Amino acid sequence: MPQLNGGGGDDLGANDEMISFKDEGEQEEKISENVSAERDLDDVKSSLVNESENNSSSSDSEQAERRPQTRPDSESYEKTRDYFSEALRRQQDGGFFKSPHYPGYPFLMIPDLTNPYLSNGSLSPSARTYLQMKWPLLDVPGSAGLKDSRSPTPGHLSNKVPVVQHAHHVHPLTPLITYSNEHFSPGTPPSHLSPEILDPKTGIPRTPHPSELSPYYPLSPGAVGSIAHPLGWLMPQQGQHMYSIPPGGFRHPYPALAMNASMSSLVSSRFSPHMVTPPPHSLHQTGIPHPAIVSPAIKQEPSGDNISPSMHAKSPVPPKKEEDKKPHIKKPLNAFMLYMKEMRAKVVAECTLKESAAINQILGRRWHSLSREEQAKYYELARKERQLHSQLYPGWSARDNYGKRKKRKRENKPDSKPEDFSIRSKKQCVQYLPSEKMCDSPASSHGSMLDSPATPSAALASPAAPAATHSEQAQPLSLTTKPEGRSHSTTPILTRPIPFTSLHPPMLSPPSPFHQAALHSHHALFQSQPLSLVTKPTE
DNA sequence: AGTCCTTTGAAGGAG
DNA sequence: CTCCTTCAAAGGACT
Repeated sequence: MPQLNGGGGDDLGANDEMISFKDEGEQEEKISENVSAERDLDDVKSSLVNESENNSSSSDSEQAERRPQTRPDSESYEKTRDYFSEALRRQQDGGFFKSPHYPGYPFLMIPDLTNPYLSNGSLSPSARTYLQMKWPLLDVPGSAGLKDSRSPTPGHLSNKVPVVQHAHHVHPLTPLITYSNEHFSPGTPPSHLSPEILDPKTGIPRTPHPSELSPYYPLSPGAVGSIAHPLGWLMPQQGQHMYSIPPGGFRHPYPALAMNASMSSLVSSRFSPHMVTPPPHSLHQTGIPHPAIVSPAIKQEPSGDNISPSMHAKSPVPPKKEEDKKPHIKKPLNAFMLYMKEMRAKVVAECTLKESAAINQILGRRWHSLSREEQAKYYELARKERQLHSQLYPGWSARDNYGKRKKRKRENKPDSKPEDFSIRSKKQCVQYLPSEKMCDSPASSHGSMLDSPATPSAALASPAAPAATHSEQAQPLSLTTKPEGRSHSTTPILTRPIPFTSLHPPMLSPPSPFHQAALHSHHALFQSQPLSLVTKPTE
């Protein structure tokens, strides 16, 4: 189970997870990539919008302007959102993902205090928030936004931040949001940035061992506990994700758990304060409560909703008794899921579409458009997620959740043929993304990874491997022509490139000669793959 | 109310 | 080892 660090550090052993796409040196490419990505989005959006909202193809801006019309009742919100969206766009285009420095990532990861494994299963979009070393321009009154009994009315921050959250409860700026001035004024480095951290158990400041400092989870439990939820303002709709933080800072809920700083910070980031007083039912076998443990009751909890922190304070725990059943421990989120959580809001904000299926398609394409390092960021996060998860639930198996979810309709796969697809409800994937449309975007008529000219795959081709890139572009990647949804029977073989990490595990360092060599073989491997979309015979 | 849709990735069982 | 299946998130759409 826990394939804990075999020595390579805290890796969970998932070294097979890196999709290499582009050479990171090419900033121009990136820029154009972004542009193309936007274009892709536009394309998709247009098609999607056309389909779902009968909006003639229009540019983003146009749509953005129209949005208010779409939702006249939330004009101010829209404006605000647009404003921030724009800000976000600028930030991102301006370098959010373009830091010249790769090692260690140019971001500061601010794990949020919400519970990623909560009933609604959300790893708060902000859970993995990367902040530029330079504090973002926007300072969000975090604590104020925290809808907990102690927090002041969020009203005063409505001017700055859309208190009215998106459908997905994620603010477009989520990834850029910083702590409130109150707690982290740009001029006053957040406590968590201080090399001195509080001992999770004693609360006594200590100097962490260098090796304990995770670039991704810089927050020490103590430090985290001493601050208000940085993203609380956007959490309200996250419902159970919003919790007030004990004034005294929140103690590490897993004293018995041996973790390195990175781990502990991760943990702390995932356990809401209310978990400090763990519900009996969610106690892990080790006596450790974990948010991932979701009692059926909680799970049913209407996501969303407005379970105020105060409510949590009252009954931080769901009905314990009722659920003798085995608590539902959710799977750790994978890289893409993490990415989705983070980017969904942005996509939603940029697109009038709200349907997750459509959004996810866009996200899927964007995912492929991400540069290597960008993806690495998420892979690393996911790896840590798994690592933490495995440590928390040594005996847990993904299999445990089988059948706990609604039945996968895939069941009828056997009888479902491509034809069924046409029979199905109008709401088919086709509707979301017409094949043509789908392919002209990131997939650029060849596959998701082939995207636009500035596609990652193109960029992937390091100067040393241009040809390889070309070949890769010819690959049928994630060709979204699956007639029947995700039917595996028609799943294209080799829909994705072989994880780069499978070639070079770490994948968190700049492309080295080795990387390039690996890329070469990688691409060569690809080249050897069938170029045509191969589907498995549907039995 | 429950499912489907859609995406990628991880995990584990089956062959 | 490969293939297949399930689940993870999300929320509108559908049954």
